[in-house]
Amino acid sequence: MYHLFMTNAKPIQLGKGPLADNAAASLAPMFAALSDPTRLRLFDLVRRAGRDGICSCDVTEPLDRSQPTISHHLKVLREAGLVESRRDGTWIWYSVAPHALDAVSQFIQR
Amino acid sequence: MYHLFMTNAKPIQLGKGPLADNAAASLAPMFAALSDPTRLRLFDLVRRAGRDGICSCDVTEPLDRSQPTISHHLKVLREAGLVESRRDGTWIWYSVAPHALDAVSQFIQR
DNA sequence: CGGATACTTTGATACCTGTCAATATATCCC
DNA sequence: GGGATATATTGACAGGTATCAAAGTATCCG
Repeated sequence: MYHLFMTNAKPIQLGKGPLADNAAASLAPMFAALSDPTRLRLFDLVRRAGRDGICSCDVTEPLDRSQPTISHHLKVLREAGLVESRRDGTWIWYSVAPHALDAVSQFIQR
Repeated sequence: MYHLFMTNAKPIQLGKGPLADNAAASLAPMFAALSDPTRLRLFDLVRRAGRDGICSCDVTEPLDRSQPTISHHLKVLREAGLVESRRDGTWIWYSVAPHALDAVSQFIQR
């Protein structure tokens, strides 16, 4: 029995039967968060940054997107539960949320 | 070194460095194909059907969607390289494409 | 041929999304 | 307080999408 952690939501259980409606509704936003090329690369950069994380200003240049666009994508990743943020003065450090991809991984390898 | 197979495209190689632009562009449509709840459940049903596959008419009822909508979703899954189809008279059988999720899986577990 | 069945395509509608410029907010430091 | 820096939000725009009904295509069978 697996658990699916969503932001501000109870864990959804993935049983053995066909994928339930609510499980699909919880999983889909995670896939959606990774369904944009820019956001995929952004997530990859965050993941590479490890525990410390990375700050928004470090990625606008390599991803060739405006600051508001990066901010938007980080928000999508955060609301999907894939990354988390920590303020440090004027900077905000983003890092991969613990067990972020567990649910996705478990669905993939059913 | 991993390979990413796209429909009608050369395999893209996922190296060790930051996710390249073309790799992201190849991966994103796979995530996009799984980013809709109905399509996630549809893919799950196809996967459960195993080698023989499943026919479109078998899923309209459990997914509670019209037949054209199911047809549309199957097309999206097929064009993402996740499922393949085989005609048998008036029926068309859908099954999971071999190594369909390999690229996604490898990205997830980098 | 012609009816029946399975599926696809088209057209319409309502909604969502990636992007940027402009503006707003938050924090630090002097 | 006020300037500087980092990030977020707003507004606008072009394009994409999930859905259905209606119409079109393909295949079988008599």
